[in-house]
Amino acid sequence: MLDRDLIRRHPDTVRHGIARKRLDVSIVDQFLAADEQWRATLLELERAQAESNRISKNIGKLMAEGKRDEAEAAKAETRDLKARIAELEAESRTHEDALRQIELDMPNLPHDSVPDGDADTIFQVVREGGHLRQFDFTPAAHWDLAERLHLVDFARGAKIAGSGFPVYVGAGARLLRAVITFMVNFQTERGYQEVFPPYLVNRASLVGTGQLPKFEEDLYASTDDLFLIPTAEVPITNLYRDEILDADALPIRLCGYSACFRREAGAAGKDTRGLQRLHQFDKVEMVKFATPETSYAELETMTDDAVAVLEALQLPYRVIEICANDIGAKGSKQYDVEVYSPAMEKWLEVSSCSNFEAYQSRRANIRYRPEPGAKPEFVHILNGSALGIPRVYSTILETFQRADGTIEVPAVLQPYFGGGHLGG
RNA sequence: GGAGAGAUCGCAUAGUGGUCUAGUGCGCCGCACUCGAAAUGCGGUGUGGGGCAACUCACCGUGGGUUCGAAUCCCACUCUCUCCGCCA
Repeated sequence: MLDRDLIRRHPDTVRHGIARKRLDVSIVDQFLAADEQWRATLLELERAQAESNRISKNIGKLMAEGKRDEAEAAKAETRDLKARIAELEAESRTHEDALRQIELDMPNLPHDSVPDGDADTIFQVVREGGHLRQFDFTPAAHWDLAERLHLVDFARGAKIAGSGFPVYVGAGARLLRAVITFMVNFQTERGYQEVFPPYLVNRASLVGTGQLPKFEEDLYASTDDLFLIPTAEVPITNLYRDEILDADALPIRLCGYSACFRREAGAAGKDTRGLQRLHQFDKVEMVKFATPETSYAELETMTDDAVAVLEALQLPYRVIEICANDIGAKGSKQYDVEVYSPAMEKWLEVSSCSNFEAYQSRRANIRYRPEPGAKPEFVHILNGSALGIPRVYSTILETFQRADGTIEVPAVLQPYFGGGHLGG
């Protein structure tokens, strides 16, 4: 959601930003029209309510003075007014709902620092690190390694749940837990407070972070109007929904592990081999609540925090800045962190770090008080993966495989895994 | 799952149909007193919307209803607490 006053006063600024994202700018005019209608109706409604309040208050006074006849006369007077108010209330609500719907669909604007893209350019590489390993044998793909060493049972996962629900077994399960614990501890030591959230959330939470109302078909729904979380971003960000935060507490830096559930509707068949794209997967997520003054600096350090995990694991990576035409609707600025798969010979996204500015905080109503006694302002909210685990996991298998078929466990994971290698 | 109690302006409480545009205490802010502090006194102190000034509307867990008028009465729901049952 954007600031209503910004859209009213500077519609061209909003149109320009939406155009940079290559999204439909006509939503601005839809907003302005709906807003006009709503405000006109509201004005009329409030006039009628003020009149009604005045009369009712007077009736009370007349009753107290014992002037029953005059009171009865006043009651009769309000009959038409009452009907009119009911009418206007309904009308106003209709207009407000329409406005709200448009507002929830309105994308965020890209930050000035975000480069424009074009049909061929959707990102810029801003940083690279590590060395691509040179193999003196042909590296096997992670799904072959996983099967050969009995780390992941894809077939039985498909049997008990469906494709995209891998079962990690034996040393494979142990390695998964090692990676999760390593990542959470790693970020906790870098100043994030750990959160272990619920895996189901209500509708209001998903509206708060922007998954609803637009993307309901991407979510697994449960009974009781609860949904399985597609990312820990949802529960963690919504921890402070409808709250006013203490300015002294900012920035708040949280991280948490969760399983993530995505229907991936429409993505079937594309890059789904092995652990690349799953319906259930594990991820450690970072969420920050910051003042507008510091949010862009926080985005840089958050991205560094994601990168640091790969450095610790000694995996080659690159950081790309997403151009305006490919940033998600919610974000103002976005960096993706990618890791290199030597067997598939391509870069895999393992983190996406975004500053949403006040887009989510307006939806979720999360504010802070800049000064004691000052009016509350919306906080800036950021999030990023630290990291998406299956692609890191698969890259570890591929990158650290040896000619004899075993796999070396990265040094930082060994204390968690309790051993130096897989297989053999 | 069953029975009961509760949800009021940061906290605690009052309020059971008409100056409640919600009282009081604590906390907080300002001022006075003081060398300073404490104590004391006085004043102020919620959120959101529209106008963006005067002003006005809404909000007493949420949503409906009754009424000229609802924090107050009725219905449904949510959450919290107590007890019982069940259970990892």
